[in-house]
Amino acid sequence: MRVRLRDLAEGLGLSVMAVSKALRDAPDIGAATKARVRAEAEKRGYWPNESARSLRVKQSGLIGLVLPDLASEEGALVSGGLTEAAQEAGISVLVGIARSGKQEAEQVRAMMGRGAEAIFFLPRISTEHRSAALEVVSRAGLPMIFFKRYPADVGPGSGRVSWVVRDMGGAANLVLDHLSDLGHRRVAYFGGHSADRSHAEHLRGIQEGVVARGMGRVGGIQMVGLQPEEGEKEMKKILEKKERPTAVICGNDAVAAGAARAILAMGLSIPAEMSVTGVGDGELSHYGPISLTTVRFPSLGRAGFDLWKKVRDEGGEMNPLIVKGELVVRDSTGRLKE
Amino acid sequence: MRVRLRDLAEGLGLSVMAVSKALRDAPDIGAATKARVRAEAEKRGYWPNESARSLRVKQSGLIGLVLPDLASEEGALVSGGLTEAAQEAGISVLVGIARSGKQEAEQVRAMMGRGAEAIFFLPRISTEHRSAALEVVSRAGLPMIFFKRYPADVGPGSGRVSWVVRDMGGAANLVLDHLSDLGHRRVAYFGGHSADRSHAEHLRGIQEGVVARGMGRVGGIQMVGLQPEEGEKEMKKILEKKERPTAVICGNDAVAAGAARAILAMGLSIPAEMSVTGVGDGELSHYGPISLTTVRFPSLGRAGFDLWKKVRDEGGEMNPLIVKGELVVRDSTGRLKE
DNA sequence: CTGTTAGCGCGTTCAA
DNA sequence: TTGAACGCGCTAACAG
Repeated sequence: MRVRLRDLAEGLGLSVMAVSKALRDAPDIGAATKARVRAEAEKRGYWPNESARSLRVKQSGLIGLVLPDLASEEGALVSGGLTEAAQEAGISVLVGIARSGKQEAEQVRAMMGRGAEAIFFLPRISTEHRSAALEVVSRAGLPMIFFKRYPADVGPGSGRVSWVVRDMGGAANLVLDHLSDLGHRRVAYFGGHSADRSHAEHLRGIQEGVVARGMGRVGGIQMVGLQPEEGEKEMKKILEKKERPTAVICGNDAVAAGAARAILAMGLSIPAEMSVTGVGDGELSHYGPISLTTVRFPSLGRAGFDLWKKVRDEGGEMNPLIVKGELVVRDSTGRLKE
Repeated sequence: MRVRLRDLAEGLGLSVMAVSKALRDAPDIGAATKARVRAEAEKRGYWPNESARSLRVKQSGLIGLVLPDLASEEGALVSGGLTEAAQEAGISVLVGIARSGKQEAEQVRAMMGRGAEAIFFLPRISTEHRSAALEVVSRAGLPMIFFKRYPADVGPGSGRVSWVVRDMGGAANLVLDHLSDLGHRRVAYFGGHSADRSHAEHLRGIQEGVVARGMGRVGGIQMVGLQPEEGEKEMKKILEKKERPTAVICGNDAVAAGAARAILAMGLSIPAEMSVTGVGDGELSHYGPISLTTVRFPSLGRAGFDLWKKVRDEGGEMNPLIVKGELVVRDSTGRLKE
């Protein structure tokens, strides 16, 4: 069924080697021969067997991506950019979904078995201090790039281990500057679980930023899932209290959408009576309950791929990357109505 | 760096074959030997080279998934379920993103090169009558499973080509029954482009269903992208007309979210003055401008994988699958205020 | 129960 | 400019 180099060679009365070289455009094959070989390959529908090839050249042109969920916006933030960047470089991507440390290790092992040259990893949110996947990969000496979060047991400058995270401290400042300019003084904070370093960083940025700007106290709540439902629930609680904030800063768009829904359901108007901000610039920030002021980040996936590709081609070490975001102002923030 | 069977064998004073068999739990190796081999493999961090293995056994345990976009909800509908189902069966998934017919063919070729045993394909919306990807794959005799849409040039019962689509005609009836029960008579329709068969089917279901139920005329608009922006724009136009519908049936949740935003922005209330329905049950249907009545479908990805797996293991032909949806009633539909 | 032989499809090396 | 021998890591088939 499948045509091999040998089949082409026999059909053409050439050696396997000549055909192989012709197809790879080697310098030591005549133009006429090359043309003949090409035509035959095209005609018979030949395509090379990459398993055999990578067995020989010890490069698979394959990378692995492990994430907790493909359907989530978080996963999309990484997978789309990574896959596109890889394709452009002629590299194929294996995906694996892992919802536990055990599955993470299993997926990574399967990918290594298939010859993955690097593992890209968006870990699930977890309070575990060591990652079985990391252990498996680093033991094999493969490069590993973490997205968004990374476990406690990666040393700084491990060389073959790196990460691409968002500058959430910077995001906090962008939002605080904006709200402060609009005259807000009392803000509430709905953030992610502190086991996620980037959210811990976000919280720190908010706390320090609020103090630095002489804004009022912050009521802070840390959520594990960062789902809209949680934002909605917590917002309701806050709205029942007598002293309300004038703005709610959220750790992602989903929570912001949930909070916005609760505010609107209460009959309050946004932003005249309450401002809301998110992080992410995803679909929910455009078409949620209200068009959200948020912080947009470029694709982490592409950045991570470039990081690795450069080192693969040119050598050197992979330096961790902290990607900066930019403020996107939409309808959910404004000056308080007098 | 990487440990081979041979390294284990030398370390243990066994033959390569004995080690290979032991690790595969072959019946003709002693329990004691197996234990020794396992321990050594574990200790030295052995994992098999799948390239070499698949070269030999002529099965790669690899499938390919090509889709227009990983970030979209549509892609997620397929990729998550497919990947999870594959993993459970010990099969790895290659993903490729393709935004043109040329890229589709390229991706498919790359996957075949890596030994993909089947190609799963979510085609982009296109009016082309033939698919280069389909041609490449069927020429190679590989199984190909289309999701949601399939090109005009797949013959019925091609055996090695199949598809998993949503029963959009049924979805139309579910929604119409619901709206009809609520007393709606004048409905508008915002659907997908008719080049997408499932949306053509949806439109047909709506048109016939409206007639069958003695409901009023339908103002229908077909959109290519089915993006929220389009729903919002079209809804605004409709709201400017003197004779308004009392309900808007949308081809997906995104358009419904856009339409809902336009309605609310106009100061109308949902559902007291206008009902809206979507299809999809995605994030936007929960946390869009309003919680949407929609039609939920089970994961097409998983269904498609099972379709292929059964045939791979047991032989036979792959029959196309039409997956039924179920109505999910939320806050966007109701009786008209008198 | 364990080992030997052979070869999957390709590319590196070196000779013609 | 072309080709022959060899081996990548693994396993099917067969001996011992």
